[in-house]
Amino acid sequence: MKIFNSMTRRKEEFVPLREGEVNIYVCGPTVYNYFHIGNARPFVVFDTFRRYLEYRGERVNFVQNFTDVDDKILARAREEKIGSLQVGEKYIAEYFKDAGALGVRKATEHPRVTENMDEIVVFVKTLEDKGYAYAADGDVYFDTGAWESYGKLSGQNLDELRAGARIEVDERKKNPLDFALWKKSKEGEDLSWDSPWGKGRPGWHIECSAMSKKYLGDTIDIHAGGQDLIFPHHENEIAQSEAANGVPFANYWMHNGYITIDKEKMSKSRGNFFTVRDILTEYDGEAVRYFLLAGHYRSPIDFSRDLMEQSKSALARMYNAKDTLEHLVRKSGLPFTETERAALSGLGAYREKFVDVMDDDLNTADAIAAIFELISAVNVNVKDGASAEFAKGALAVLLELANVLGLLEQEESGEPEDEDSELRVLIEERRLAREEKNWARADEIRDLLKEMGVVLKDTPQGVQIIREAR
RNA sequence: GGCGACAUAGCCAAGCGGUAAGGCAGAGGUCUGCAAAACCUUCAUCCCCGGUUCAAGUCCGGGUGUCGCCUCCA
Repeated sequence: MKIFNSMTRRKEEFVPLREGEVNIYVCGPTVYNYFHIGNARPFVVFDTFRRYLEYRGERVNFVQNFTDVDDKILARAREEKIGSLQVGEKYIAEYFKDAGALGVRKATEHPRVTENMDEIVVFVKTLEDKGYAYAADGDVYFDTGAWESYGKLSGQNLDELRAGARIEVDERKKNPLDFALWKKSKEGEDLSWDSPWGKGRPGWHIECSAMSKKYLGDTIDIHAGGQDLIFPHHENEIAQSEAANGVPFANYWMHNGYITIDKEKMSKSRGNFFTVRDILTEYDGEAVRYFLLAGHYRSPIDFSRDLMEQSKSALARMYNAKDTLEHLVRKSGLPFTETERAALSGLGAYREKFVDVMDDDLNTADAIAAIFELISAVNVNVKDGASAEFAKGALAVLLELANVLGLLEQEESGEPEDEDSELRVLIEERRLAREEKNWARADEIRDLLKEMGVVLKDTPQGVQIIREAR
């Protein structure tokens, strides 16, 4: 497949270091709060990328870190009057809840900074020993002047960066762009570790270099994250890792585009952000996932209620198709026809399209289109009823493709198993009312059920329960 | 100032030189006791101006506009 490599700014054929195996490192969240819709994008996008690679038969080692030592976490700990470690614990747990709701699978490894301190200290020491870092009063800085290719990912050179820099000049730095590898402990901070430079904690950038090395090796296949991490975070990671290891850090760099709110960048500092936790009170996580995959991952997207409504409706169309097929699988008594057999084998064309477009730099928008085209083709066959065999075959293809995108993974709403459930009793009563052409009573029951969140659809194969779109 | 992205129908969005995918919304129809879902029909010449080409949303140049990075941020 081809992926767009931010380093070369071109689509390139993706060739992993070892055939059949892919090592990916994705920058994870700083766990001081619930994550927002902007954070959610890389989680969903790269989870989808991983699913697709696995669908294509690759073994994927997918590492996503938790930054659980950071200024914001320390500040949060003081606010909440609890330990910094507890802040991290809490929001890591919340991360898994929200990520789960979005259909984001757990990474193969979720390393935490606090659990990899030995590796981080060794990494910093290596840089110091090699002359790429210098200590100053308990802090340790990376010497950007000593690393000639600094700026190669962001396309900036040191002079230009210097000219535009709005960084406060720190007297102890040799160069304004030098960044902290290790920070000396300050008064009131409850997290610190011993090091050759005294008590302190790691800077932000070093963790990813150290954990990527530990879990995936010196050179990895793909390093991914949001576009805003290109500078300085990823630039700094490259400098650290390549200076320390002496080999290329990552062969491919993937960056997702931003999410804006009313065409303005969303950010924690601007305060115009929606946490996923908030959005989930109103919309199903899967609708959020659909929204995030409806466009190409590198394009900027604007988040709004209107677009969530559109996503919700589109997803409902997918679920209607799935539910109808599942209903037919269970209830249809129709024979499997030659026409159906031909139609079924024709569905392979949609799988081919799906694979083609996903191979082209993860074009999920086109992949979704392929699924809708499949659905249309299936619906045409199903509109006057279809055999259980046909439904089963069509359903298999539909789920195969949708599940690669992490969609249609929810179970059929179905009929309640419990014979005595209120729902079942009401449905039976309505069935009898309809037989007697007592439309008033039948509609009354239907309205009642609707209030309970249950929508009924009358089909030749009997009543079908439609899930409520959220 | 340096670096970069984007501009396609009411909305979202794909398209990577060969005559505009898909979804949402809307209109008309079929089916239905009525609905719902589904099906059928309908709904664009791609920001502007030049150029290259037999052929250009698609390549090149110039505009205009929007957004982003250069500072913690996905």
